[in-house]
Amino acid sequence: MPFWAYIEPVPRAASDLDVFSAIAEPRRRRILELLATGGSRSVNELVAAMRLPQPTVSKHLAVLREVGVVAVTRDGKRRLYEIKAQELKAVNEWISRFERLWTHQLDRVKERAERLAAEARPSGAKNNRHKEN
Amino acid sequence: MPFWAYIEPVPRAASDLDVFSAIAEPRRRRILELLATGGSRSVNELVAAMRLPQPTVSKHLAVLREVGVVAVTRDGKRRLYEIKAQELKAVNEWISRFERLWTHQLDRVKERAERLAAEARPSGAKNNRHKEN
DNA sequence: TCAATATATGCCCAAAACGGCATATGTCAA
DNA sequence: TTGACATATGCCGTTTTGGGCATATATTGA
Repeated sequence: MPFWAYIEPVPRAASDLDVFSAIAEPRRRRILELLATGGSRSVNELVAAMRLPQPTVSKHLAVLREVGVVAVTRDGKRRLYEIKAQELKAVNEWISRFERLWTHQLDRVKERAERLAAEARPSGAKNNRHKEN
Repeated sequence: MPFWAYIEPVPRAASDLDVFSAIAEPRRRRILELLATGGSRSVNELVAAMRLPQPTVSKHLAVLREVGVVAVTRDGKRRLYEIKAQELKAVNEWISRFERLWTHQLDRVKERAERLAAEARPSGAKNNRHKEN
C-alpha cells in the first residue's frame, strides 16, 4: 500500500453553500451585475431583464440571499433586492492573495519572450532541459 | 398569462466549466493555495499535504487544468503542477466591479447609524417612504 | 523484459444543482 | 370578502458533481 493511504471517507461536503459557489452560476453573476448597476430591483424587473421564468429567478435570488450577497426589502407586494457587496469582499480578498503571482508570471512571460528572442539570434543553441509551454 | 411569459427552455448550460466553478470547490481552492505558497509540486506532495486519496486529488487537478489555472510539467515519472494565476485575474476583475459598492455600502451603514441617532433626539419624526433595513 | 512507482481515468453510486411546472403565500384594492 | 398581482416554494425529472475504487498508462531502473 502506497504511503498516502486512504483516510476518512468524508461524507460529501454537506451544504457547501458559500459565496464562491453562489457566484459560480453565470445567471447569478448576471443578477449581481444588474443589481450593481441601477440599484435595487423587484423580482419582476429582474425577470424582465434576464428573460427567464420567474421561479427560476426567485430560486437564484434565494441562493444569493442565503449566502448574504443580496438582501430583500418589502415594498408593497413587491420585494426589492439589493446587492450586499461586503460578502463579495471576502472573495476579493481570497483572490488578491494571488495578485502578486499573476503579475510576476506575466513578467516572466515577457522575460521568456525576450530571452528566447535573444537566444535565437546567436548561432549556438543551448539545450534547455525544461520545455516550458 | 403574466407578462414575463416563458421563453426558450434553455437546455442546461452544457459544459459550464469556467474558472468560477473551478474555484467553487474548497479543496480546489486549497490546492491553489498550496501551489501559491511554495511553488510547483508533484501530485503526491499534494496528496500528502491534503490528506486525500490520490485519485481525488488528480481529478481536482484535472478540473483546474481544464480551466487553465494550473499547468503541468513532466519531471521523470512525476508531474509537477504549477499555478497559472493569470486565469484568476479574470475573477479578480469581475469582483473588482463591485469594489466601489462594498466600500460605499460600508459607509452607508455608518451614515445610517449616525442619521438614526440624530433623528432619535428631535421629536418631529418625518414619515420615510422607504423602510430600508 | 519485468517490477515498482507515479499519475490518470473509467465505472458506479449518491448527493446536489437546476429547470419546468404547479401551487402556496402574501399584499393590495374594490 | 374576493380577485388580481407579486413572489416563494414544493415536487419531479434530468444532469452534474464528487467520492471510492479498480485499473490503465507512463516512466524508471534492474
